[in-house]
Amino acid sequence: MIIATFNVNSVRQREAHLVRWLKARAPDIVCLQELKCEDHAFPRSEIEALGYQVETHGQKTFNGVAILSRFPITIEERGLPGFPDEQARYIEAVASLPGEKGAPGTAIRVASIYCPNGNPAPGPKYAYKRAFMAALMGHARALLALEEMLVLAGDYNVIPEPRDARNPDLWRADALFLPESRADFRRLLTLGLTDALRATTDSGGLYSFWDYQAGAWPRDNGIRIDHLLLSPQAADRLRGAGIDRDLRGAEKPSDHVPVWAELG
DNA sequence: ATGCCTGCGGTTCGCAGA
Repeated sequence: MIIATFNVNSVRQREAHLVRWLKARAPDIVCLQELKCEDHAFPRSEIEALGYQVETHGQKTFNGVAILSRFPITIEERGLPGFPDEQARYIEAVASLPGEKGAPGTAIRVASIYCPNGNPAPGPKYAYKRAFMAALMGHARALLALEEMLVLAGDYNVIPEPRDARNPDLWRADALFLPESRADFRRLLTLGLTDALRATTDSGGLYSFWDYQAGAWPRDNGIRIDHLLLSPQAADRLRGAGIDRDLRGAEKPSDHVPVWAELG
């Protein structure tokens, strides 16, 4: 099965891109971020027509997250537990996977996460980013104790390492690359989560975001900030991972592209 | 050193993003 994360930067503006990509990549579960619309405005029927159950946690103008699934899903959380927040940045579901040849089915828990940007740092926005990450770590610890297949996927707004940026020195003072931000992300890994892409390759030059400005895309001035973090039970089934960077070259693209992992 | 670009809301500009 393929599970993917995609920050669409307005699902209404990106509906055609999303449909085209869903048909081409054929992911089983998709985590979306930055819907930038309320639940009633989500292009639900178009996605359902492709065979997906659609669950949204939307908000007017900003933020908004969703989970699309070809398997039946039950929503566990809308909003990050222990972190009261007016901003729609977290949705969590459990998907029921069919068993093979009459064997009992299994389940996978999935969260779609839109971590705060945090700029400018320092300041209240950076404090909010740190608080969100702290709450996420607390919740991740509780979820890992369940010893389930678990995927925490989304836009983490963290560049984990220098090799995850074309020009790391340009990001030294940015909230996405400050040592404290990277430490927050590293603490998630220390809990026992695996960065799916990094489990499959040590290569640099693998980016998931290119700014709209200053010719970032043609210069390949990108950063890797969209991640799928796997519990040990999910990591054991990891068969591959990748980034669909071609979408960035489309007309009117999102500034992010989809990242995916295949679990056996 | 600053803005570049894009989306949104709601009006022709400000805010947010990263």
